[in-house]
Amino acid sequence: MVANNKDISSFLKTHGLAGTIIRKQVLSHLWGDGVALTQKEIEEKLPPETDRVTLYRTLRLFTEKGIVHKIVLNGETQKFKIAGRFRKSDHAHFYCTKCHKLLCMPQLDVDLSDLPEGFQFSSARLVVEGICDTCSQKNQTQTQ
Amino acid sequence: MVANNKDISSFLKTHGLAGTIIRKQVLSHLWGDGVALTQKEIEEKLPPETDRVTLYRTLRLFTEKGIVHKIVLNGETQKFKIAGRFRKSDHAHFYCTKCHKLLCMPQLDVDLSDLPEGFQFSSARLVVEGICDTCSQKNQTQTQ
DNA sequence: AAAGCACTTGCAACACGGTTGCATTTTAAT
DNA sequence: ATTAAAATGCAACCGTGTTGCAAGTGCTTT
Repeated sequence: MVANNKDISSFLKTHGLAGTIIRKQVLSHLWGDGVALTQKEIEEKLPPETDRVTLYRTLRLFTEKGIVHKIVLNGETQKFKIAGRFRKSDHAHFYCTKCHKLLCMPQLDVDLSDLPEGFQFSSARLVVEGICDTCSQKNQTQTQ
Repeated sequence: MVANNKDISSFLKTHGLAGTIIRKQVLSHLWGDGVALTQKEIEEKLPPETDRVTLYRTLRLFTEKGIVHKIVLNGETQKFKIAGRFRKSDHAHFYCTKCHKLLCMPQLDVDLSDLPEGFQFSSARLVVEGICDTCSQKNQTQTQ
């Protein structure tokens, strides 16, 4: 639980969603900059009696509403992340393979001038992997 | 069947793989520039009695050997495509939403100079969607 | 061309996540 | 507190990933 209950409740209300227990729990775990979790990872953080269908529906709802983004890493794992101030999931992301944070990087946006003649752009998805600034500064062994 | 049997057989041999019927069939359907298919799409093109496990293992083998690339579109659909001369699946791809071709676009590669101070690059995946040059020229109604 | 071996396939079976329908419970508005 | 609307929990189904194993096939050697 990173953010307090008030914050999350009003956040849900802002987006026209009822403030149910599971939704608050899910949001509280996704709260914080760079936090990105798999559905499984979220499931493991919730009380064990939580129904997997409800979690599935919650995440689907959040994704539809644009509250969270689904991002695919290395063509395999799908992570969920609070959308923050970026409405569209179009912008670039940076995934740190050390601390497993997923950061928005709109400054990395694709240079469309390199698009060959005749090609029309519609959308782009870019995920860059590497080591983030925090992790490369601390050269000490660092877990999580 | 786009390529002839000889081509495909020698292609398999080159990569140290036995030239079995299914492998040839799968390759023949993936042959050609820009062709990218879902596992389901491939399955539908094969004889109906084909075992799904065998197809699964064939595609896994091809992917491991680097013969085909797996590319994820819009964070959902996973397509297979012959790797061609690009060994790493790192380079950018362009997906045409009209003709559903998936083209390699190494010229679109990410501009890493925009990476903020302290960030270390390791790999990147970029998929651009839009309409390809061929499709935007033919403004007539065009299917597939 | 035939034999033998390693590799491949087909089948059965299980795991697991996505998905739906419906009855029950909870939320939020009155 | 009442009530309607929305969310949840449960059972159940589907499709795909994955494995083990027996049977079949491709390929090399003679």
